Amino acid sequence: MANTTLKKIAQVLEISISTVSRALKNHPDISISTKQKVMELAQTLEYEPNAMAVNLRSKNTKVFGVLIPSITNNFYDSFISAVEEEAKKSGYSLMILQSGDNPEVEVENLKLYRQNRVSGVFACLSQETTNLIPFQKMKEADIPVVFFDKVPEDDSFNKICLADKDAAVLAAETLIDKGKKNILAIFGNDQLSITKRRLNAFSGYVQQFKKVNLIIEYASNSLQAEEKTEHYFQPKQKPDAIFCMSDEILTGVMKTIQKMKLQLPGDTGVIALSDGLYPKLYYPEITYIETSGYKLGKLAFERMMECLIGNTEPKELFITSRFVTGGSL
Amino acid sequence: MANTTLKKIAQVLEISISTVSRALKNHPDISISTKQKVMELAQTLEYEPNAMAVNLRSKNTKVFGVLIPSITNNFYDSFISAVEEEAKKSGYSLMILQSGDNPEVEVENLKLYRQNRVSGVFACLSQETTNLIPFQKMKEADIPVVFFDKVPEDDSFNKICLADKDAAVLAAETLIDKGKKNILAIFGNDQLSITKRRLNAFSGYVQQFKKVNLIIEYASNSLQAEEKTEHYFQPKQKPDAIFCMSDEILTGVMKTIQKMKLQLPGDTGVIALSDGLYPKLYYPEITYIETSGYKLGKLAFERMMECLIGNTEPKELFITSRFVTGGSL
DNA sequence: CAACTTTACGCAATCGATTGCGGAAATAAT
DNA sequence: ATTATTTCCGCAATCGATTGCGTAAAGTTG
Repeated sequence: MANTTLKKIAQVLEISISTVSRALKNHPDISISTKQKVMELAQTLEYEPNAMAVNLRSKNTKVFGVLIPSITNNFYDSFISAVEEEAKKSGYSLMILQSGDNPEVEVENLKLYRQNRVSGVFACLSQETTNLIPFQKMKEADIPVVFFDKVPEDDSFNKICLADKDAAVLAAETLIDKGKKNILAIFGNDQLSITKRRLNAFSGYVQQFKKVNLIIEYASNSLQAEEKTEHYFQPKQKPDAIFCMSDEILTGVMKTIQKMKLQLPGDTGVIALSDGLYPKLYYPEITYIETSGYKLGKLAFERMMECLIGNTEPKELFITSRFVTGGSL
Repeated sequence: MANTTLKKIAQVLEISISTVSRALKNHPDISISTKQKVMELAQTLEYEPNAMAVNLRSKNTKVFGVLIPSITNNFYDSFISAVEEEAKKSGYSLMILQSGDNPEVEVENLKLYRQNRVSGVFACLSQETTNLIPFQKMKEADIPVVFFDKVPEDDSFNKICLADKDAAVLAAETLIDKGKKNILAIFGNDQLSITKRRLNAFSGYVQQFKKVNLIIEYASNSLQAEEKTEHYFQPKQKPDAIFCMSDEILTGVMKTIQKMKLQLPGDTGVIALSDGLYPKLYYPEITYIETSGYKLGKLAFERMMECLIGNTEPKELFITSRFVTGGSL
């Protein structure tokens, strides 16, 4: 069965296409009897309006682009999940494209978004992105861009971020309050601004306390975190707490903790900044400061809708952190 | 800057729209000088063809629908990731919609796919889906449907599945070969056909060995798996191996193992059917039979492309399992 | 009954890109 | 010089849905 169109319905009923269109939209100009006939036939022929035709005419695709480094990442998934939920409510769908952390692919994807005339783009930058002009051009083409998580420094963009500083300080505060004196803090790739923000906030707070010994390390993946942790847990000197900047770090740290058969919270303590999935996998569950992709998504969506009604002047918004108690401290 | 169209270019150069269109497509009918002028202007005006107009005319959207219960699931992510990679190569994009395991939402989503005239749909059924007519109708509307993972029983559909039986038997074999005599096997929701298949294959194999004691349990989520495991690890009787039907079960089991401070592989052994992400989080890493969403995606995509060139007669394909050695056995 | 209003529908343009066909102008062949 | 070919380009229809405007027929009013 080929696709049903207004034309087909019109031909069968021997009326005009416009009448069919109006009948289906319950337009007052159309008589009740005609409406009934049209709706009935539309039902049996399983008419579904052709979205492309509708969008072409209305110049509104009802599609948002979501540009992320990779979809196989719990944090982005939560984000997408939140955005999809909201989008559905407003009749939007998502066009999700992965950059694979490759700036060239990123540009290709933006091109696709333009060709598809998406109503807006949610973008999380790849680690290597330096050239923001392609994003600038989206805005010039009247396609609002809302950055999230990995956002550009530039103030001319809309940005939705985790309250990194607050979260890091909250973690530091917690450790100090618990009386930790020998803290191993592991951060991610030190080139990333997210690392810098978290690092500065965390170490800034801890260093106020002269009696606390703070070891700072970097690990750009889980395996490195594993190794660094092992390195600092030698007989002579055992940190009494480990701070993990991210889920990736956390999983590495925890592997070493299991390997060395360290008991939490007896032998050492662990606290992390996390989306919340991984901390729940361990026993005891890890105490963490929630950096929620889900909440980020909700807020980003709100901002996007604001942009669509004209409030496009750039804003930087933050989602606040939440302290979640596990048993690892 | 409003969007550039062929019309705009045509007006500026004072030539016809058709000429512009042909020039951009390097049509032999157009003179080189005209082509140059057109291409140049298109470049500066940043012309991007309107996908909706193109698709409307060509009746080909170059979009695949991906219908899954939830995007926040590592298995589906791997699947999507694979499909997206392949799709991109062929110029397709994805329209991903979540059903939330709700059949009504599923139907809504199918409607959206029809309205958008997607070229095909990859579908993983929700747990509650019983009515397959909406899917049947997609096929009647010439939209091929390739089911994956949670597939209908019905033979009239295209299905790409994990080789559940092989995988379960492989796990069973491994346990027997290792000389395990007291096996706790935890399965998911016993209403699901995937559970039945894995259960039958696993227990069928193990029960050949009279001397082996097999305990079968069901857990429909991670927490239940945690509790069931704890229940069976009492002083009097400790299983010497645990089989986990899925990642969800595995994470529950591992939590109890950590809680009870059981050492792997000394105190007991663990083997799982898994996508591979979670097994790597633990130390020792868990031995598992790989049920790869990624491979599933690649195969599903292949099948979809087959359908698009006309080979739509239903097929059921399987991806083979791979044994991955960890240190948990 | 004439004038006016309402009812119910169709015509045609539009969104943007593509393409078969026809044709003017330039070039080649006879 | 006349006919035959190329070369190069435009007209107009098409994809499917929407909508302003026009209008015939029916109904209403004085």
